[in-house]
Amino acid sequence: MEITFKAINDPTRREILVFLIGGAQNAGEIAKQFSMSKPSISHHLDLLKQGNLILAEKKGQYIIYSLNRSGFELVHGWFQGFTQYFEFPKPKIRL
Amino acid sequence: MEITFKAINDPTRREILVFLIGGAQNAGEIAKQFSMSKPSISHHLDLLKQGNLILAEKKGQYIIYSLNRSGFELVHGWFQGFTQYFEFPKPKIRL
DNA sequence: TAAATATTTAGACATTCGTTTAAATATTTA
DNA sequence: TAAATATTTAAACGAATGTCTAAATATTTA
Repeated sequence: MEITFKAINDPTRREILVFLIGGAQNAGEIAKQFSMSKPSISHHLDLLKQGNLILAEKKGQYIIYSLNRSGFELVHGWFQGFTQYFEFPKPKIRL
Repeated sequence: MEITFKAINDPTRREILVFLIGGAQNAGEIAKQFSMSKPSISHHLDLLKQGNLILAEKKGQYIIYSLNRSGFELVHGWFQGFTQYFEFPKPKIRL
């Protein structure tokens, strides 16, 4: 919980998540999107992984990153209480 | 956007938000819930207000805090892209 | 096996963050 | 108007965060 919110807190990490909506990518391709060193991006990817927001799969010398449902569900679940408070339509999550 | 995510990032601030689901409260009542100085809580309330997650209304010598829809809608909107990616049911927000 | 490529780990450093105590402001009550 | 109550503002400080460069690890290619 704590680490997931922390992971979402940084703007670069949020941009990485949005970028991955377009599909899985390796670390190098992700890093190309940002004017920031590769080690910095690597660190951000690590935090997103810790927050269960992305998955990492090693494919040869590359590491492919993709969005991970579980972190998003955690946050989504936390927000449900407020969603109800404001009378948004009940979400009825399909798992 | 940035300030709203930042506001949500801290565990004490998230607890304050959850506490306010139970209804509006003045600063003193909120502070009582936490083993932390009043100035700290005051600071957290300020950040939540900046993030449009709570509203502050002065009532005599008290300040009444309550949940603010707009900050939650901002975050909810940001998550919609992922919600769709994971094929959650479409939220159809009622404004 | 040596060189090249992909990515991470380690260490350093400035900035931001959360907390505290003390002081200031605003409102109500005696 | 003076004292009490509610809350914030200010200043200080240690801890956490994000970034960088340099070095290490792993894999592929020549």
